[in-house]
Amino acid sequence: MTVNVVLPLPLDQAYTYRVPEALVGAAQAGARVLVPFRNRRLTGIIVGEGPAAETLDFDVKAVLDVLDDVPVCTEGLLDLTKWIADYYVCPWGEALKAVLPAGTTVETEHRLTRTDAAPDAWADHEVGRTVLEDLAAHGETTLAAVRKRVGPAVPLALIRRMAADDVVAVETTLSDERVAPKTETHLRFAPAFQHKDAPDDLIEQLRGNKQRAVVRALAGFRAEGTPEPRRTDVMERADASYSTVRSLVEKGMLELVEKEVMRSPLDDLPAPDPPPDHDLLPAQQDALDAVTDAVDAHRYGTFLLHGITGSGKTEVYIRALQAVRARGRTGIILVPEIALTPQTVQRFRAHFGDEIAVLHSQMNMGERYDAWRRLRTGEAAIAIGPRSAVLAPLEDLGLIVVDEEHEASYKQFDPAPRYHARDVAVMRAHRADAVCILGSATPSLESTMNARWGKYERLELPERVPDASGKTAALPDVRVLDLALQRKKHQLDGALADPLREAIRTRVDRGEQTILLQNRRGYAPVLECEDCGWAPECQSCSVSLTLHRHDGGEQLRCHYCGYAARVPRQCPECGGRDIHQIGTGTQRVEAELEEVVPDATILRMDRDTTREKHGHHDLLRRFENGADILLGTQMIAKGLDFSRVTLVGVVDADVGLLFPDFRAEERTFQLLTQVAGRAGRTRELAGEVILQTRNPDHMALRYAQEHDYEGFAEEALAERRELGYPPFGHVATVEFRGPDEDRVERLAENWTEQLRQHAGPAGVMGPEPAFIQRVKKQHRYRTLLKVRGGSPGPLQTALRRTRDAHGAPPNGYHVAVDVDTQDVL
DNA sequence: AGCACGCCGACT
DNA sequence: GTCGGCGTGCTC
Repeated sequence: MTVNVVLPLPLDQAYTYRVPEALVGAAQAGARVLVPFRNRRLTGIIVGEGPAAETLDFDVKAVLDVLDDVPVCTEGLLDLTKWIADYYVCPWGEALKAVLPAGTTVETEHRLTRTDAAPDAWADHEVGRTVLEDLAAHGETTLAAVRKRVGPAVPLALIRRMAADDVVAVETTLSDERVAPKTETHLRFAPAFQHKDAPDDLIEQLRGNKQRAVVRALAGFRAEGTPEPRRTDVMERADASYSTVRSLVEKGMLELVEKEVMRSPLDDLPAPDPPPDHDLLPAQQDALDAVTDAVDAHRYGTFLLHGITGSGKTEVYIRALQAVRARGRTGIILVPEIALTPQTVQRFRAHFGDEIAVLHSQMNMGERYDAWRRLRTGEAAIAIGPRSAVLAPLEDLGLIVVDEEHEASYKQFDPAPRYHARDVAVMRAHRADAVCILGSATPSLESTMNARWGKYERLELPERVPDASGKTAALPDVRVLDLALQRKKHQLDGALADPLREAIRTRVDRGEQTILLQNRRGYAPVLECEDCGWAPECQSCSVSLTLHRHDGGEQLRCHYCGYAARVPRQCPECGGRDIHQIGTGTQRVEAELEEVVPDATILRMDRDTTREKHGHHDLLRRFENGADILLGTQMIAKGLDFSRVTLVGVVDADVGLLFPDFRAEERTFQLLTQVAGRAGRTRELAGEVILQTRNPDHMALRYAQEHDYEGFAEEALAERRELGYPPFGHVATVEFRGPDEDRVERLAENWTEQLRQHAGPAGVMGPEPAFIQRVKKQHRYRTLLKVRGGSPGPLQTALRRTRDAHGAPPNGYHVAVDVDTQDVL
């Protein structure tokens, strides 16, 4: 018997392996296998039965091992990844890799050790010397680890030659699976001592006090209904050490049992309160009925749930999911970024408890693996998480919810597959005869058009949900502050104009809360020499360094690679001492607020303050407990619901408009509408929103001010239609990356040239240097592809043909194909 | 991807 | 002559 195996490499083909007699039973489609491949060993996935070995004109190698008894990949997921590979023009192996939890692949590994031999011969070999230095600094490591630190250009051949010289030792082994079920040791009486009176007999027979205490403790646990308690619990109760337990085990009286436990990072978060049950609004009920009808009919359908902020979308998701669970089927909830939507996640946990497996971007490998395993074994029936949760290993899927479906974070970029989780969700639901709900207050223009074209069914929630007293909060008043005008009136000194300052002051005095959005972190985004215009740039990226303040000190930091530098006192170009701080980040706003409202409690929430595991959670809890102001980047704009927030301020509404991206105004409109929705959720306290801008007439601001989604969509769609941009066409980009600028450019020219020949009806623009030309010392070029009409087929065909014709780029150079690009930069 | 092979220029 | 750069082709 043979099987076809797909490997997690950018190879567009399956390889056939013979299955030894002993492994035939386990070798099912979807299972991981360890296979020989050239001169290494890799973990691959069986995708199906292969042709008979005799019919093949090459030597068929044998599978070395089957690594799963239950296949990691269900039949449905196998198909889905094939679709992803076809649609997003990526190798099947890369798409398959996305469904495997991290750390579950085994492969050949080269372990390196430095020997005592004097490395004289390698002192002037540059790479060789660097490797030896790295080895000296890190002790024993693997070749992969060395490459990660030193750079990819460390050939195995070089290591072999160094080994021949005896300056290093190489051992080639298989890596361990880096994740495994976590076990705990439990304790029980040995079979001969399990009868009721055994403990008393034992206590009589034993001499040591500690040993008796252990037996007594274990008997106590048994009496409480825990016949196999954790070893550590017994030791603690008996105040005994492990050696006491061990001697009892050696005497054959007790036994140790290894039990699997699940690591769950949410255990240390407080369990949410059970929610009050209340009636749905008519619109919510209608939406729910439409969804449950489809669920009942076991029929595919995608519903675009367009509900204004505060209209109770989550309640509809929850009830729909209850209906699905009542029929014994499973569900997936996608949220844009789980750390940012703790309130949504907690509401699901309150309703579904242990049925939910939360997949969290801040979870470690073991925790993710456990969550994944609970889903795979059916122990959990609902997955909630960010985009990768769309590939959760669930069977008999009934519902996929995509919350805030317009969010750009649903598009994966690096590594491949570059899929859009919303579109994969629709496709997965379709193949599973399941229902998909796309929810948003500001749907993407794509989804709005798909609803108009009848591909999705549109459901509207036009009203906010009333509170317990029956009052409904009105949408907040939105005031646009023209900064140019403010300056003229001498009402602008710093980042916050006087009217916004006054509004904040009033809220603090009244004990109400304020949310302030400034979509840039750090203190000042740019420094500039007043005399010659010099501005500090990152040495690895073509971006200016951002000034950060911390504990009284200052530092320059690159937001792309993390490079940090000291703040120059003097311009290195002209020696000038007048170095100005230009622009405003969250830290600078924070400093200004401390002067404006010195008595207020201010919480700053951005990537710098939420780095720790429960950072978001802690900050939000402190805000809930009554801080005055929550200031932050766009992470504060989503899904937060605090009843005492009566003011939302946007320090600079124009930040997103500066990007040369056809989606810039859509993004800005969405962000402003979302953040405005955080205000006035209290029923008795009216909300106010203040937007500061230098473009008061910009359409995105105008429509956000009026809460006019339809108006915005009309105008934006007309423009997209004219230009043939999505949803009236498709775009794809090809990004070229590598260490040498000229070579990247040549590669890009070459590739694009061939692409033009295969383009057919598609338009090819470029190549040109990327918006940010250099990131982490990699130069970047970019080519844009565009086609009118509903099908991305011509783009995909052109990309596939070009990739096949062009072959692999040179070592160290990358060609990244991205279909349905979100950031066209 | 990662590696071997094989081709060229510049050094002992 | 050979070391090491880089393009090319292959992995069941």
